[in-house]
Amino acid sequence: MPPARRSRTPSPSSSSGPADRPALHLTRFLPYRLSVLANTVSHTLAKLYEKRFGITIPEWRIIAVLGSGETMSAGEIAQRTAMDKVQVSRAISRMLESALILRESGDTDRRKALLTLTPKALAIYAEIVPMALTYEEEATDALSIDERAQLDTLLSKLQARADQLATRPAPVSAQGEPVEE
Amino acid sequence: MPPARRSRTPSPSSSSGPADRPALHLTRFLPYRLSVLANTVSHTLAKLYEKRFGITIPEWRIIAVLGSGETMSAGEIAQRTAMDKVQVSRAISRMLESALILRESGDTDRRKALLTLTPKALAIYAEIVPMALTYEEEATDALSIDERAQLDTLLSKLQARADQLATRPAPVSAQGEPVEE
DNA sequence: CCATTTTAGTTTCGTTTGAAACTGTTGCAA
DNA sequence: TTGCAACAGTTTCAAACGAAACTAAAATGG
Repeated sequence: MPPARRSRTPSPSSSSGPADRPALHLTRFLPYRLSVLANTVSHTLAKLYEKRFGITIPEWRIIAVLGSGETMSAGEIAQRTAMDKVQVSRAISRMLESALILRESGDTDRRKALLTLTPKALAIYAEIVPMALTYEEEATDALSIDERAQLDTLLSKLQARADQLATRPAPVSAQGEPVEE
Repeated sequence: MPPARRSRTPSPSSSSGPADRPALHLTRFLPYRLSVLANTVSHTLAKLYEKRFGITIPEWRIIAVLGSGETMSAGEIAQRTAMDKVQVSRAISRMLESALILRESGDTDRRKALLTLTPKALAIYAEIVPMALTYEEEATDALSIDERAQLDTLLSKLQARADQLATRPAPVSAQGEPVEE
């Protein structure tokens, strides 16, 4: 079926009569599509990780960055996993309880705790990585080589732009008085 | 810089020595990238909607599907917005309180309530749609026409595949005993 | 040095979430 | 009809979340 291009650029300068309102179809709205897709994927993986290993997505991410055997601080984990420090802190305390992670105070700076995976967690890593890569492979197996490269490029560009838009002070369009009743 | 292709297909049949473990870099892992991107975008839009109109993303979605003036039931809204019925129910009760939506019991089936936007919500719709489209335009303004078409195609293919993978009974790879310590 | 600010990480508090249980309604079938 | 399954939507409950407050340690600097 044809792509059904919707009318964009709602001619903001011309007077907006009641009939020429721009329409928006949620199913073609990029933020919606991204949200639904990411949700579907995350939910599937979360169930997989939970059923097989009893871990959550935040815990999986921590295992993923520490899986090579590296040691790092909670702050560094937060950076590398794009989680905030509260999320990381909570995930770490869960992992301490389930003996997935080891924490020892740093010598030079006692604020930073050095975190390392336990052998138990490394065993999970060894098993979960192929599983994760298999899922990724299956999710993209309908894509050609070219399309995979395009996807990579597009995600990078979109993320870069989204980061810009996220941090600017004055957001979208003029913001006047709140909506009149 | 070069794309730094990671090694996939970890030769599952050969014995996995300690050194030839497959590596996984979170920043190149598709589910992670999708999650972070969707999060960035949603968070930005959520702040925008909240600041300007005092509504949440679920409320925005409901406004989006009812914005043309249509009337539909909660269940139908749930389908069209990809939200579950609990989320929809809660969003609707918020919107009833803030007089954004009108609910009347159906005549033929008193289980289904017919929902319509109030003029107040329609006013928000008229203002929020251009804002949303502007954001979308800005998010993609670094993409060529070709790339936008690619994005459309890729998202559709990925969503279709993700839906398949989400609903199958036996997930990824053989699942044996829990991880040995 | 001592006082102040910054940094690392945790805790708290109120809100949001999702799954499951529940209520009320309709359709179906003996 | 009555009894039961299916359906629409709400409520409940426990877990997860985010922002802000907090604790402790290090860096700054007068």
